[in-house]
Order: sequence, then C-alpha cells, then structure tokens
Amino acid sequence: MGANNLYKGSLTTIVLKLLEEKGRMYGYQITQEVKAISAGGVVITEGALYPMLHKLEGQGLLTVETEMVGNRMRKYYSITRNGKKEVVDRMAELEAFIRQMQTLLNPRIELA
Amino acid sequence: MGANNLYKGSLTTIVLKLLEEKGRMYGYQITQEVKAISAGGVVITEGALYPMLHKLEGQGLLTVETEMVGNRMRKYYSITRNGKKEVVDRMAELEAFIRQMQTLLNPRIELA
DNA sequence: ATATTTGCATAATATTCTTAGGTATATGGG
DNA sequence: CCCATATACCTAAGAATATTATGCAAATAT
Repeated sequence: MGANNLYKGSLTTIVLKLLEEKGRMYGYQITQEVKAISAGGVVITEGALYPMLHKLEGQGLLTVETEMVGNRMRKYYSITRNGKKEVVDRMAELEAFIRQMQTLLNPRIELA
Repeated sequence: MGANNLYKGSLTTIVLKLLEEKGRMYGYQITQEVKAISAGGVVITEGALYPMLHKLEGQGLLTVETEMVGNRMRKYYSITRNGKKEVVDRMAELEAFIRQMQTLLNPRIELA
C-alpha cells in the first residue's frame, strides 16, 4: 500500500464500479472523482490508471469513445456487459477478502 | 487476487498479526494455521512466505531462533517491539482501506 | 507572461505474488 | 521393506500491479 492506503489489485474494482455507476467517464475525471469521493484519501496515479484503462478495454470490459472538447482530446470510457459481470465478481471478491481478514485478524479464542 | 481471494500486500499483515497473537511460530506452522483458521480459504504459498519472513527479519520486525526437532530444522519466528508497532499501523491501514472501499463502492446519492 | 490545471501517454523501477522447481527428514499404509 | 505423503526449509523465473519520473500539449488562472 502506498500513500493511498489501497491494496494492490483494488484499483480495477474501483474503476469498474465507478464506471458502472456513472455510466461514462474519462481518465482524468476518474482521478478527480475518486479523490473527491474519498475526501482526498485515495489518489489514483495516472501511471497506474491509463495502462489499466487500456488493459480493461483490451479485455472487453470497457469501450472507449474519443471526443474533442475545444482543441483537446478526451477519451470517454463506458462499461460493457462483460464489464458489469466483472463488477459483480469483484465485489464478491472484496467482500470475501474482508471476511477472510476479519476471521484471520480478529483476536480469537485459543483453539487447543 | 489469486485463488486466495487476498489482495496483494495483505499477507504481511496476516503473518505479523498471527505472530503477535501466537507468540512464536515457524514457517510451515504459519501456513497450516492460516489454512485452518480460514477453513481452507486462505492458502499461503511457501514461495511467498519464506522470502517475506526473511525480509521482515531483515527489517527488525521479527527475530528468528533455529531449533532441531529430531533431525530436522525449524526456524521459529517471534515478533519484536518494532514488529508490534508495525501491526498497529497495518491494522489501522486495513481498517482505512475497508472504509475507503465502502465509501467508493457503496451505491451513493448522485452529488450534482 | 507565466504557473497551474487539464488531459493524454509511456518507461524504468519496485513490490508482491504465483509457479515451479530443489533438498531432506519423518511417517503411515500396503 | 517400499513408497507416497507430510513435514520443513529454500530459491529463481516470471506475472501482476503499482510508484515515480518523465513527456507533450491545450486551457485557465495569477
């Protein structure tokens, strides 16, 4: 975990879930939205985000549309049907992770 | 996440916390204990565990004592004072992570 | 004018883990 | 006795995910 207090592997879940909720976002917007929602607690670095967006697109979990805003490019990402399936899986994994960690870390009675 | 349903970075927390609770364990014992507590849900691979134990020892978070049991070696690890401090930090980080994820992932009201 | 923000991107490196081996002793079942 | 499995340590190659450090360019604020 870096300054983000995030475990490696959780970023994909965040991005997919956000896109599922918001419908359509571009990269920079995602970084700002996550920062805002988390009150500055989670900062997505661009060096992690952009390669991941490309990867998710390559996997068919996202689609991309390029738009010009003024003279500048924006690449809007949307979640696909497969992406939505992936969100369900990832949310289940996250819940399982939290349960496992609680089981392992909560002070528990000595068993024999 | 692998078959473990664990995020990368969480293994250190598990090992340190377990050693804080149990006081003194050897590597193989840790793998078995974690498997037992999690009902088979979390399997620590030795390829991850042993290098990590060496690393934590190098960082002064663990100490090691080698013992012979019959004709076979066991390396018992104990947590140090600094290791206990690290546990406190890591537990706080985990709780922060869970809170952040809940904030980011829970369906929430659209804010303008 | 100039610095900051917006918006995209990649490359080098670090961390953490899986996979796939290797060595050797101990033990239980046939 | 033989052999599979369990115990107990270990490392090396590679994958996955992230940080850090850049680079480019347009827009906006000071």
